[in-house]
Amino acid sequence: MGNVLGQNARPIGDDNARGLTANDLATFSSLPFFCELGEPCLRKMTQEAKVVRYQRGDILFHQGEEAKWLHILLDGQIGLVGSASGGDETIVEIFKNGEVFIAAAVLTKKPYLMTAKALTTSRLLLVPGDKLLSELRDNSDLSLAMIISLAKHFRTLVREIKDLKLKSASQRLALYLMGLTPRREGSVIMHLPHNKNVIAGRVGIRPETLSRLFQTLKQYGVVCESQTVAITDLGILAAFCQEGDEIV
Amino acid sequence: MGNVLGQNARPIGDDNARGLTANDLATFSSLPFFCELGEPCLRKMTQEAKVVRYQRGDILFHQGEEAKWLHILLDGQIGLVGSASGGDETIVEIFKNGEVFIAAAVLTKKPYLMTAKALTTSRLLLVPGDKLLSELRDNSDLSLAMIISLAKHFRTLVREIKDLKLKSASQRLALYLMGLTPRREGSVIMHLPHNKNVIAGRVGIRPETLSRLFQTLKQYGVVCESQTVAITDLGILAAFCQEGDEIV
DNA sequence: TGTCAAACTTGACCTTGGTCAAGTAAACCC
DNA sequence: GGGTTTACTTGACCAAGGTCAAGTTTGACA
Repeated sequence: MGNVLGQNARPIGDDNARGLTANDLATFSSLPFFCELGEPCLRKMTQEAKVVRYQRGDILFHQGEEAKWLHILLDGQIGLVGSASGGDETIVEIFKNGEVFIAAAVLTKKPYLMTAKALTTSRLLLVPGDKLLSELRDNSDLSLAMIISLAKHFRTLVREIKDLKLKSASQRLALYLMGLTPRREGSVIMHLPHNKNVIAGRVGIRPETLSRLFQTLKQYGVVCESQTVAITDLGILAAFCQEGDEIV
Repeated sequence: MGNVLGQNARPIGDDNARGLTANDLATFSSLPFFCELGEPCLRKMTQEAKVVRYQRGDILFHQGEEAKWLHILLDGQIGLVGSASGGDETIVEIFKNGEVFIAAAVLTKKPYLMTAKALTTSRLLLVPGDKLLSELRDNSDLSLAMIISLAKHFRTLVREIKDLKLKSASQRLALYLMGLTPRREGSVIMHLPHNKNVIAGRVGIRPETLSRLFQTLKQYGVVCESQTVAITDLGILAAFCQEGDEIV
């Protein structure tokens, strides 16, 4: 019965929401998703948008609530947590700066399938869902950007499903570690961006198992000391977790 | 080391491909995805499309190949199979009549993440990927239909990930069975649409485990005799597998 | 109708990862 | 600096599901 959410859910009031500063607008319009779009489109989208802040542990929204806002993460880390009725929880995805999320819920006007939780202090831009939908109708550039973005994201979920069904917990942990660096050979020392409860949730195991798996991975050159991981040979680890099985 | 694919992969030549008959065109234009679109759009999409047939066991394409055709299943059953280097395989999705698949690979112009296999004799319509992309640029109705379709499909994958991480194998089997009927109460007798190796792959377990789980599910009123399943009380089964956990 | 192959089941055993409980280490806070 | 909380680790045990091997049943086909 892992509890990833914690208790300190503080729903924010509108006093937390503010109009966009020039700085926010600059950040926003330079994001991968939006940087290709024209000025008028950006202006319309941000017209009724708001910036909100959350503290670590805050809940942005709960599974089952109606999806009204497209979320754009300006700063921080957000985890999407799936919960079962027994109280069990798992982290389905973790987002970082510049990522757009829960588009699918907004587009289908369906309830959120997951609860969003701030893993660190975070700043988000919220764009009203109906604004997005009407803009999609008018702007084919935006539509195409949305299609490509959804399709890419879709493929990461397919990879996730394959990993869950075909790989062992230690292989998934290794994949998580490989995901922290773009490098694929030689050695590397990294700071873990999440605490170990979060990592366990992301990988789909219990924290106790995570501890033990880090012991196991020592034989593949992985050394973990508190928040720091050293990998002596990325090639060896890649071979162990069979990254790139999609090309088999 | 389950082998879901089997050996009899018979790549089809172009002799299997034919132009569309009037009948095919009618079928095609009545599909949920396309029925809202205008006549000119349909004509352009089908201009260079072709109809292909496969026998049970045939491979449509392999994981890793470049995605060139949007696949529309006119008739039959297709399974998307993910493989790992050890030879392990799992069925990520199963499609039936009228469903459109591997759009994400076509849209991103990336290699297929899965191998497609005909689970029964099947007929498909293949639309060239570049035709689809150019049509998306021109036609905002098509774009919107694609966005909604991708978003819906996206949400089924999210549910799948949640189920894999939060539910037991027997709950997933129960969910699979519940997925075979729209009914949610009373009793029902159904014909299993797939053989048990396929079901095991879909649920993410071994065939041996499937046999045993059917024994387990007897206590929830599930009786399986060869290809037929009887469920005495769908409500009980739904409670067991906690369908609708997304609303927790 | 007999034969062969494929599909499915069953049993014995093993491995992976979960559970529960206790303990240590680090962070936070007056 | 002492006390509390939170994060993490370790150990002993357990259960779910996988593996291997041996059946049985089914179905296709000669």
